[in-house]
Amino acid sequence: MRYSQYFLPTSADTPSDAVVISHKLMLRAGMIRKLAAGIYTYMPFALRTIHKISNILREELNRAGAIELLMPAVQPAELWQESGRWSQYGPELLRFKDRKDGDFCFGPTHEEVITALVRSEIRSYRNLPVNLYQIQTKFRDEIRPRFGLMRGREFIMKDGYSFDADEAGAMVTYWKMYEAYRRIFHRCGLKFRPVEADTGNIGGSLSHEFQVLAESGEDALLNCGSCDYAANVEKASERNDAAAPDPAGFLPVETVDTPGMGRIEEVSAFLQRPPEQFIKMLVCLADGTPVAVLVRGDHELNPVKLKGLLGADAVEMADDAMVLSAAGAPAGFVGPIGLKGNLRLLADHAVRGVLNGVCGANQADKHRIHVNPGRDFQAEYADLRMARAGGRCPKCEGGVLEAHRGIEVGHVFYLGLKYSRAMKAQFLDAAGKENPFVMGCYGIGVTRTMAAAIEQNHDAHGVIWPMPIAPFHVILCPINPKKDEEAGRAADALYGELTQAGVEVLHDDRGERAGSMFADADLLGVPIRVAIGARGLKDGIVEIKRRNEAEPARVPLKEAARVVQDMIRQDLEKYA
RNA sequence: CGGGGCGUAGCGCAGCCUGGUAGCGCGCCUGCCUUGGGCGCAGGAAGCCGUCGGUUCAAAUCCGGCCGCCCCGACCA
Repeated sequence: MRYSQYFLPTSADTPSDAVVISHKLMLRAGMIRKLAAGIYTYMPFALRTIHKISNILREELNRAGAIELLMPAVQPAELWQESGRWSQYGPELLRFKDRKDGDFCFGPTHEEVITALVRSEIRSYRNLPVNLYQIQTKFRDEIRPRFGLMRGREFIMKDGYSFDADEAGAMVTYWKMYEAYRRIFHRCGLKFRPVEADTGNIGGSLSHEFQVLAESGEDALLNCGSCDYAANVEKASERNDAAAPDPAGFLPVETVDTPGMGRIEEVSAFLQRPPEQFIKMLVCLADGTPVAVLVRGDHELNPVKLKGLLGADAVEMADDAMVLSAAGAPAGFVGPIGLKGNLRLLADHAVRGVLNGVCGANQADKHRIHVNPGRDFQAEYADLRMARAGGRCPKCEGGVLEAHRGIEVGHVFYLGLKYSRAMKAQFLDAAGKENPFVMGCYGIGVTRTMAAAIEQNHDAHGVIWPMPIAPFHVILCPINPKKDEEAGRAADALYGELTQAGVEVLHDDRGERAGSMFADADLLGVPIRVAIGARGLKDGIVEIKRRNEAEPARVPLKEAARVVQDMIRQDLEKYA
């Protein structure tokens, strides 16, 4: 591609409303332009990367036995009413009416459409499993779109859905997709990590997110330094083996005055006892019903775990008035001893290990000391706390958890029967009996992957594309070609030669000064830059520089095409 | 949806408090000059000051409504 014939407007300065680096660089590099909040035009340069990512997706998914189709973006409300999500989904679902006043939405996801399709087409176990995917524009009316393509409203997504005859088959499919995802992100040239994820409102037990590792990532991850355990903090656990202490050490409970001290730090300082010795009681509302939850004083409740345990749609902290009415004591002084009978009491595993602990006394300005779980109260124990870096790995002996940040670019999800049951999508098994399909769903944010690639691969000057998803392999920079005809001729010849060989070349024939050209080359992040100028040509030399290296290689002009092709091949093989 | 902020030339911003001729840098156009890391000089085009209304002799500036956008929070495959 000749730059002078292309549509690639770059800019030296950053629009003020961009916060994250991928957004800034994509604007400066002429990759995207905003049309409305969270809605962007993908400019030609960006579209090339979108196509490259899409093609890697197709190759790997097809290899794994999935089949591409394309469903409508606009969906009728009836389907969503069948699954129950028309009322559940909330304002994030963009709804509208057609001219006949019928309700429709712009699809944020396609479980309903695909389930209806498979329901009407597949009757027999003989035709299972099927695994279908599409690459399509989605719309989610995000509460707060931000960070450019990282959290847009309109975005391109690969979404896939599998249908199996039984759970065992669905598991096979699930892990096949998991492996395909590993290959996909590896082939994109990204540093990533699959992590265990919360299954959210869908329930079920099996879900993994594929996280591109980047400091700017919105998701906090924990992984074991010794084994392959890795999870989103929402899901992550620490080892839960706190043993109940020996009752021989139990001291009698006492009530002490703690005037005005409702916070752990205050009471801890006042009583000279460390927060680990505290039993913190929180009152939460699970779909409106109060429950009491105990965590150790130095721990945090993980609301996602609580929500999952209770099977609730929403969990929130009770306000002070609710605490008072549910527990009978002011917030800050509630405790597990002598609770109102009907209040359910849950506790994190770590609470079991507290010996002679401190907790609220269920009356204002008083705490109890020498409180011992088991002797002084009974609770339902579960994993309810936030895991932390430095915590012990739940999976291996001796491993310690480390913290990272990531950008969620893919998600594989075991759905089970949720949609097939709700929508009566059934097949006949070998015994002639009707069964609901066992489903899985698998998403990859294509445009988000592009943004994540930039978040992970950039420097002060611009993007540094991994070769497999770079919009071009090479950028050709003839120095002063209008004056120096030899440079111009050599560049044109090399351009022709490389293009013939199938190399994707951006030929910067704009006649810009060297400084501007190099600055743009760095900004655009094309992996290989070839500079052709009088300085080298007098010795028959051109300079070939990788974007991620500081020094160029000086290569005879005659060999330039071959050297460039070798470099590209090397890079691509690394990610094959 | 709660809190905060911003809308002035394509982009980044000043001007607003204290009402009276709309300005700077970048970019763009012309010419000369220069040419290996965003050259220099000279000339030029370009703005219904988001929008509607109010106050005033006079509004970018003061007041109110609306719209849009951004940031923080809650939410989210």
